[in-house]
Amino acid sequence: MPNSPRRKIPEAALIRLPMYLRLLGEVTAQGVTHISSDQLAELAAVNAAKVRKDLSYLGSYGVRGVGYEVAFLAYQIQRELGVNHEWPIVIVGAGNLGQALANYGGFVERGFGLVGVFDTDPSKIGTQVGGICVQHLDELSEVVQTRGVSIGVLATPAATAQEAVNRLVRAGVGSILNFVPIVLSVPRGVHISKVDLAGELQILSYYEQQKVNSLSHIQGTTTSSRAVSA
Amino acid sequence: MPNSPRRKIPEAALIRLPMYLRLLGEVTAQGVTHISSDQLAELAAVNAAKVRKDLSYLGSYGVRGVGYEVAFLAYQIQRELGVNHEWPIVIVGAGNLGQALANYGGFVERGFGLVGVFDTDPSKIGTQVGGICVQHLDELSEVVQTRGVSIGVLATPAATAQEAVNRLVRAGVGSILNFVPIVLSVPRGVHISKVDLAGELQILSYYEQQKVNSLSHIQGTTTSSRAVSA
DNA sequence: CAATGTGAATATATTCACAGCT
DNA sequence: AGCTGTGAATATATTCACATTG
Repeated sequence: MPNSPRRKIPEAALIRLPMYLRLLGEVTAQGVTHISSDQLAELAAVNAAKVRKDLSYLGSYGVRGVGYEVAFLAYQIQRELGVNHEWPIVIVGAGNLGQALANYGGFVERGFGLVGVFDTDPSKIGTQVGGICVQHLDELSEVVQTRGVSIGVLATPAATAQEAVNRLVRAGVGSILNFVPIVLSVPRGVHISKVDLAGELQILSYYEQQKVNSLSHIQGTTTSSRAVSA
Repeated sequence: MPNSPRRKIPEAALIRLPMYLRLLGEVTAQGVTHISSDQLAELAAVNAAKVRKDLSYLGSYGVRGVGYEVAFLAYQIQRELGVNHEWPIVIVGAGNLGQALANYGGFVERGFGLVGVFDTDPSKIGTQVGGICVQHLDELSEVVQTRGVSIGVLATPAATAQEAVNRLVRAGVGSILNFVPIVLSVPRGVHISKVDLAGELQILSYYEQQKVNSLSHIQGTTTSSRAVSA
């Protein structure tokens, strides 16, 4: 076991690994075989020291005075992320967002094969979504077991999300990508990563609001609301 | 100007405000009028001190010994986030993801009205997506100006994403929600928030991989790859 | 007296700066 | 000479713990 990872990668660093991996893929396509932390930092729009520190959690895979071998580094990141294994996924919830995600090519493109789409609405069951026949949620467990699914994508209405999570967990799914903007409870050991689409917009709204505020400050107008209507 | 905010809210706290706001809405619907940091922390699944610290950046809106008045606190968060103003949005890219986002009810539900969907593909232009007629990207500037759009959602293919960003910025958009997994360059002052859907899965893949590794450790098997095929 | 608001303590993340290799 | 890897320094975030207050 020559260089197994030093154990846990800090969350902040982990989040950047997929970006580095993608960038390495891009430069490979351009024929680049070696890259320095400065160059990778430029592409990633981050500090070079951060790149080196992040990569150091994987091991010492660079060469002093030279940089990193792109293919080798990419392999090490893949190995650490576990994406050189297959991770079939299921989507629970075949509404607008669920269908969208099923049709979204980006998952398959980066190695996540969709093996099931589930809903409880009889009018949805049997329809084709993303090349997959929508099945009743009761079939979830069967598919998760037989296909060895450990990651589920949650895109149900808010009201049924917790029940869907319970079923995913009971079926054996160990990680969930949650698009439903509610706080879900999961047993210890189950990872749940949340994407709140409207929440992201609200954060952007804050930044835009700040700009408006600072402008009205300069102009000496009050901050009381006038701009409520479009 | 009685209690204008103390200036910039730390990023880490800002990210949680939309969650608090949503939770306050939920408890309001249940008839709750007052809430303590302990209770809100329970709902949000975070530490109570964190809730108080986060809320303290907005001002002192709690009452010692009592807690926070839900409606008043919600209003203050809304005001701080700027979501009591209208923020019409546009979507650039009417492919799978763009259509999905256009049809996704969650944006409108939380106050973000969709006023334009843009693409350059002639076969897409003129089709109805999310109740909106897809327009050519050349029309972007016109719509942004007349509708006062300051937030754009980016869902183009990777190859055309930077050009689309340039157009958004030139048209006057100040913040961008980016679903395209590439690093984009924007001028100073333009905010760009990134959602890398496949990247999220890769992070989950890491956690699942960790579980596999720790299991094989216990069983004394090597970590060398065998589980590559499904 | 119950719960806020906040300094102080701790933990985590980022950046600097340079010793150590190739 | 050039670039990594990393301790030390700094910055940011979280949590503790309690004085303060309605």
